[in-house]
Formats: sequence, structure tokens, C-alpha cells
Amino acid sequence: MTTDDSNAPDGSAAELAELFFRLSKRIRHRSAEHLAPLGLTPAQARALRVLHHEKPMRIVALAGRLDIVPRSATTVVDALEQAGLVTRETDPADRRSVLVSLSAAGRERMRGLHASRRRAAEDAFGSLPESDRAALARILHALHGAINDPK
Amino acid sequence: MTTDDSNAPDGSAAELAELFFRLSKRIRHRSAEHLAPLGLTPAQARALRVLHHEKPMRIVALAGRLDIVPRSATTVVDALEQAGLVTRETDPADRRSVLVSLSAAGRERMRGLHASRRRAAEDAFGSLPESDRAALARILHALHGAINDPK
DNA sequence: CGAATATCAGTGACACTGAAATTA
DNA sequence: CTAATTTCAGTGGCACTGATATTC
Repeated sequence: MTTDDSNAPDGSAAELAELFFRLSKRIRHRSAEHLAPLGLTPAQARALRVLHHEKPMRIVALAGRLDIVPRSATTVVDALEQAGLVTRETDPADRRSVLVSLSAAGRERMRGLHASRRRAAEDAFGSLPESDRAALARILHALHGAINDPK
Repeated sequence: MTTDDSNAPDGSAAELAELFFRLSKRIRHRSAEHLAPLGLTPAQARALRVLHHEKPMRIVALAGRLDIVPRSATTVVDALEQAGLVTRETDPADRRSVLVSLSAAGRERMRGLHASRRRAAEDAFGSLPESDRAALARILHALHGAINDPK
């Protein structure tokens, strides 16, 4: 009884979780498709975007912005560096640190990336009326604030 | 933390995509944590849930419900079978097909799973007022309908 | 010395494609 | 023979932990 995860839009937490999961999967998939022509994976694209409006930053900082552990950020940067989109330099002020910045090619790639991102986002959310988008943004913000990693 | 001032809640599609991504990641992570004590991964738990209220079903059907390709469903079922939670039988009516059903242990496991799922969902969405949950459910439904896989 | 930074090595979880076996 | 069903083999993308070198 009351196992209503069939399909009733009742607003139960469990139903929301399921919807959320499915939707995010679709969106991720779409995003990957949009990015493939640019030779970027979603994670790489996100890193590139962060680096685009931050100035040269350390791996730890980048990891923080991406919400991943530093070790994982290293791998992302490896790929971007190999693709020639970012450069690594040792921080002269602290030789433990590495400063990552966009290369010229990286900045160039950002152009296509911006367009692609916009298209992908419109693809996903463009069908929503303005009011719903605002409501969704507000609610997602609230949720994001509510879910704190107790880490 | 990281209350990024650079991202005003403007309801732009790109911002929504970003919010959505971050949130879904958090939720997935939480979900995995909740499931770990049960010895299940999120994908396995979802499959188990589908099998719980469908009757014995073929791999293709299960894959359809999980929104994955049949080959991937096989792997999930492999794990569940190895854990003794589901059983495979050849469909007597069509020997190409395999009928997957919950074992007794699988049904037993569903008890803990239900509780866990509820806790996880409440953990994620419980903070939302009723009206927001309803609005969110409605909007997510709309989005889900709008995003058609051109498969 | 203890703490921070980045990296190396290995692993887990997820889902994909392409190819093969079996049966309809 | 064609089509459907499942499975095998391999791969990609993502992020994790634990251990190590370097530097502060």
C-alpha cells in the first residue's frame, strides 16, 4: 500500500527523486551529444568554463569549483592540457601549486562552447514558459542550499 | 559554500542546466550512500524496484523501463542474480527470452530498500514546502515530456 | 615535524557500441 | 532468410580512495 511510485504526479519526495534522476540523465546525454563535435566531454567543458572566467587557478581551487576531489581535477586538466586547451605553470609563489590557465586555443574553443551550451540548454529548458523557468530556478536554488554535504 | 555571486537566479536556460547538473550529482551521491548499507548500487536498486511491481519480465522490457539498452540491463541482472536477489528463467513461450523475477531474498531486500529510498528522498526534497514540491513535480513532468529522444 | 599540493596507481559504477549465438 | 532476444568483449567517461613526492 501507498507504494505509489507508478506514475501519479503526487509531488511525493520519491516521485520527485525519480523524475529528477531520469531528467538529469537525459540532459547529461544531450549535453554530451552537443559537446562531442567540439571534442569535449561534459566534465572537460565545465572545467573549461570555470577556467574561462577565473584567472589562473590552482588545482584545488578548480576542484572546489567543480565539486570534485583534487585528484580528479588533475585528470581533467591532463586531458585539457593534452588537447592544448589549457597550460600548467608552477606557481612561483608556492612551488607546490600548479596554476592552470586557458591557452589561446582554449579561449578560442570557448566560442563554440558558448554557442553549444546555449543550444543544449535551450534544447532542454526552452520549452518552459518564463514563469516556470523562474520558479524552477528558485526551487533548484533552494534545494541546492538545503543539501549540504556534511563532509 | 561557494554562494556564487556571479550567478544571479535569472532563470536562463544555461543557469538552469548548471543548477540541475549540480543538484542531480548531489542527489545521486546521497542515494548511493543510502544504498551502500543495503549492498546495492543505485542502478541495481532501480532495477529491483521495477521488478518489484512488474511481474516476471524480459530483459528488453526491463531495459525499456530503466531507459538503458538491453545489453546494460543484462549486466545489472547479472549482479542482482549473483546477489541472489533475482532469478532468470527461460521463457517457455519464447526460448530466446529470459524472464527475470524477484527471488524471496529480493522481495525481502525490498523492505529495507523502501525505507531507504524514502529517507533519501525526504533528505533531498523534504525541505521543500508542499506547494513547491507540487510545482516542481509538474515542471519536471513537463520537461520530461518535452525532451523526446529522437532515437 | 605536520600540513598542504599535486600526482600516481588502482577501483567502482554506469552505460555505450559492435559482434555473436540462439530462436522465432 | 530476416528479425528479435540475449549475451560476450571491449570502451568511454566520471569520480573515488590510498599512497607518494614535493614544498611550505
